[in-house]
Amino acid sequence: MIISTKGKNALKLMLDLSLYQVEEYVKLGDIARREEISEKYLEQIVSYLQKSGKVKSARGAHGGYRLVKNPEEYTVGEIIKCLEGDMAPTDCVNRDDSPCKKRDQCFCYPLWNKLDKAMNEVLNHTTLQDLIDWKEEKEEDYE
Amino acid sequence: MIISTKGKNALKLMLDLSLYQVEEYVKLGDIARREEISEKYLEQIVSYLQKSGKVKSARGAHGGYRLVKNPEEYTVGEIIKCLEGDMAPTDCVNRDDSPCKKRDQCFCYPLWNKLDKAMNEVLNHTTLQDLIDWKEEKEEDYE
DNA sequence: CCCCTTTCCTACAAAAATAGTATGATTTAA
DNA sequence: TTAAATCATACTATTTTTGTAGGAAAGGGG
Repeated sequence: MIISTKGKNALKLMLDLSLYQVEEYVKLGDIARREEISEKYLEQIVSYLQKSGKVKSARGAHGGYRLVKNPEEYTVGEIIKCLEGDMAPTDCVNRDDSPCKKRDQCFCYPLWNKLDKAMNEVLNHTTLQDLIDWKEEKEEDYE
Repeated sequence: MIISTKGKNALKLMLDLSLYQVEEYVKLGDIARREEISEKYLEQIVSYLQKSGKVKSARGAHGGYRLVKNPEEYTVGEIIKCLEGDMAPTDCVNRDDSPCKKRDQCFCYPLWNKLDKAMNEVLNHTTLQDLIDWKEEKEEDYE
């Protein structure tokens, strides 16, 4: 399992906001109940999303969280990486600033690079809206 | 970093065998020195590879390890997964025997499935020989 | 038969990452 | 003023990772 609960819960949280925000802010307690995640744990997770500007909040009574953009404008990659770090196969990938000194002699580096690209091809080209659409398409199949 | 040192070292070990085995068995001590890995740690790693039949051993003086097949017959996926487990994005993927009960209601499952397929597309279609060939091609570029 | 080399086996342990809990301060609407 | 909510930080238990340690077993050469 390469995606931890933090990443998975962040994605669930963003999906929940996509589905349940209409006009008003959504309380964390409601998300916690619907998604069956500890509210205290969600507080920790949402703070990362907030600090990177992916959600905005309102404090006090009737407060909660909202998406800043539309669901089709968030990639699942940016959400998961916000919690998981850069998700590179190894620490020698994605280091254009300070590349590994043995990189050019390394038999494995091209592999890690390909793997990284393959993962990002999925993560950076799938949006929250895609996840919602895929589910709807599947439900149509049953009708 | 989703590939641990165990997986990386297993791959280095198999690559080292590919490059240095001619007729005789290769000692772990030599591999440890060339690849700069603790010999004791390598012992642990090679035992997994041996138990799954990827290498064969000879004990005693002049003993060591050899590949069972040719380098082009090993995928990097089977080597890494031998040490890392199945490398699925989440534990709900690759459970055809006992699938998650919420799978059909899950917004995320299709994503994890796509990610898994994308990773395996690379891991299961790259062989040890490919890694060696890629390096040689790169070296030709400098000539 | 004895010694040296090498694999084989298993237990232990330090360090880091993961998955949360706990406590309470702060802000806001009613 | 009070209740509802976010915000901040510290703590902790568990698991995973990354090895180390010690010795048993096997085989080759003298």
